[in-house]
Amino acid sequence: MIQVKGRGGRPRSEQARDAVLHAVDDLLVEVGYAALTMKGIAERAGVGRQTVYRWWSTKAEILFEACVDDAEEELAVAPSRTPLAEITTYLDALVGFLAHSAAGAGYRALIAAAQHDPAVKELIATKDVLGASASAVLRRVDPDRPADDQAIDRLIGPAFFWIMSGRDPARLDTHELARSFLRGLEPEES
Amino acid sequence: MIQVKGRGGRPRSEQARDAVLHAVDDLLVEVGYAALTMKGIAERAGVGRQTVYRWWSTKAEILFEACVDDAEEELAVAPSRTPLAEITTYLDALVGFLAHSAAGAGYRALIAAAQHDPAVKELIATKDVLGASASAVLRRVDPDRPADDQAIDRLIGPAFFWIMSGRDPARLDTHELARSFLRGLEPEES
Amino acid sequence: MIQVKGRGGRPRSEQARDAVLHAVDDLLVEVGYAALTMKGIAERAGVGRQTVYRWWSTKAEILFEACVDDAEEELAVAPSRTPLAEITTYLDALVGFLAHSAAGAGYRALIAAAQHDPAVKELIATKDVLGASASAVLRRVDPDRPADDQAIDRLIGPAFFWIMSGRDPARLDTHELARSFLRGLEPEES
Amino acid sequence: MIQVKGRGGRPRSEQARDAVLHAVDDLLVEVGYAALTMKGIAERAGVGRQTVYRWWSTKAEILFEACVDDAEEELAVAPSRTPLAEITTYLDALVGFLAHSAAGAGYRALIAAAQHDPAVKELIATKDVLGASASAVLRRVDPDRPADDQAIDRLIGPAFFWIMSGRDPARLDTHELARSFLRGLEPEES
DNA sequence: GTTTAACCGAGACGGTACGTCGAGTCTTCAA
DNA sequence: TTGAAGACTCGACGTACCGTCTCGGTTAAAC
Repeated sequence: MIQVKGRGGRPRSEQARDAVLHAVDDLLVEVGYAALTMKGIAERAGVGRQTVYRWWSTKAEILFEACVDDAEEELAVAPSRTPLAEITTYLDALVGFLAHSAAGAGYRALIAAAQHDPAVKELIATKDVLGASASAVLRRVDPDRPADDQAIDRLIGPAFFWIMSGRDPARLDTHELARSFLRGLEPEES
Repeated sequence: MIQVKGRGGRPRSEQARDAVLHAVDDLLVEVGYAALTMKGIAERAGVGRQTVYRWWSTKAEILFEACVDDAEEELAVAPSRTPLAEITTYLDALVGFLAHSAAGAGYRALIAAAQHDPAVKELIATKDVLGASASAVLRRVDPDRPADDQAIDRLIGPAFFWIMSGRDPARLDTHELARSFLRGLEPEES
Repeated sequence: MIQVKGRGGRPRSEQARDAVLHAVDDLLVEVGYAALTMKGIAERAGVGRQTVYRWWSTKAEILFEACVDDAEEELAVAPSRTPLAEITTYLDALVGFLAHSAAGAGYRALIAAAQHDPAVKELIATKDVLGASASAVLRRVDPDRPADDQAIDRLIGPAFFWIMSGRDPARLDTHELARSFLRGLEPEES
Repeated sequence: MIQVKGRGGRPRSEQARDAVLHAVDDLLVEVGYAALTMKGIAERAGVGRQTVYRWWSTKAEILFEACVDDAEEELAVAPSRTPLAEITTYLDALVGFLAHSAAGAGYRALIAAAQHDPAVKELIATKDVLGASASAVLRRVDPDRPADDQAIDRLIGPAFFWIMSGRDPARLDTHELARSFLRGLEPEES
């Protein structure tokens, strides 16, 4: 039992919650993050404005809740036979997520908002969306290597920068990226 | 002479232009990008609101004009003796720019805005701020290698992702990053 | 017995009823009619919101029930020896009621609400609070004269207008008002 | 010249001012004072909400400005030959104003609002709408008699109370009211 | 003594007006 | 023509209260 506070009171409407989350998803692709407003979300969800504010403080919070779960799912790739295939497959999934997925658009919007909003920065720090999936892939590639933030960073960084700076995702050679990454992973020449 | 239109007329006030650009710089660090308003800029610059709109359409345009020149300057590093030192020095400059410089904050804000504003996306596409400096460094490291967008991307990407995702710049090991990058640059093993 | 519907069921709580009526009385003098809300009344009375709505539709109804009985009581003056004293005493009571009594404030608020709310207009028409007391006084002054709405009106009107238009009740000369009223009551000169 | 403040700046739009005042007039009769909202006024007037708030703080202020001038005009009656006719004519005008005129509805709404809003009380104290016209009539009836607030009160009060308490204006015998008033005006019997 | 149902409290629900603020436009004055 | 000033329409902000609803508990009358 989690819901303990108080005794009486009407319980939270799961229907309203879902309506809001879906409204955010829809509106993000339709009008973009800048034009995403609490008012608009409430109206689209067919929900009172107060109801939205009761459960979320900002549009960033709603977006976070709406797209984080989707994100992890989209980034979970099936194991491959070789490390190169493994990394390439992951990078393809990453590029697809960042460039084409609705959840990816939400993630990019959140990263963007975090640049000038400390609250969003804290929010996205609570869940390392990209890092978790990358970490899983790296563990499969080299089970002996310890968890390494910076290796994850070298894996994700180039694709992330490519997409964020607005370049065509189709022009990114993930195979070449994967090869370079794996070579960079090799131990120092003795 | 560009200003030819009409016959007479008061010429554009360079003083007002500088006041606006400096106001944007100051306000960005003081209140952040989100709280940056055209009204606020005009008032801080001691300039009429219309005067701002006459020369720039959005706050992004002003910011672009205000910080791009500074950016290139801050990222121009002196040549080093070894490739590893060259790359490490550049990465340190890059991290310093992105994480601590006013111009870097402006650049991050622009990248952020570009995620949901096609106009800003076009705007920042007109000048490859980071790419230009990185390209110069790469040319010094290996003059024979042709210009390679993706190499630039692998050089900048990890640091960019590290900073953009809000992690502590001091915890980033640029030396290790430089080594991995150079190893990734080596030709395929025969 | 009125409560017949259904078969069993818990009877209405008189305690809750009194708590609401007293809460309205208190809140009226504390925050004024405009700031009087159903929610505030319920909270002040320590009663559920639904409980209030179950028995009264509007704050006007509660106020009516809360202050009408008090009103009649406050306006019932003891008989005097002369008509002039009778009328003057009554007018003093009337001014005191309208200007200084909590019930009077409630009455004024109801009259005010009636100006733009037909429901309140009907409500206050069900009980002629001022008229009843004035009628009693007039009967004592001249038992032969038949009931006369307009005489009551001439008796109450001036004091009513004085208070309602916001003038200082202390500056109203009720003695002079009484004399004028009695002279106006005299039969036409032959 | 009144408009001196500052030097530049776009001047106030008289068109917007008139649109607001007319919108208030219209809405008052259409939806009543309670349902009169700043938002509704702005929309009806085809004017920005900010523009309304720039010039008036409350709906009461707008209403005051919108109907006071009309009020004085409607209450200015032509001189009659006898005092009785003079008073009767005035009372008829007064009843017509209070009961049937749009401006009168506005006046009643303001008086009502003043009962629970000190700001409105101060507002309506700045201009004695009814008193001014009544005073003019009384001067014509008896030029020697000095200005007498209480006489004005006895003249207006009964009609005011009759209308405010919601009784049928057609059932009010203004002729009888006028006779009683004039009798009450006579000097004390020696 | 068990139903049985209306009671009470709490609080979330969909609405809507509030007054403020920033947007971008327009219109004046003075230099 | 340029600048500064400031009013214009528009619309989102977050808050408050509206009246309704839906819960968990309680309590007194009817069987």
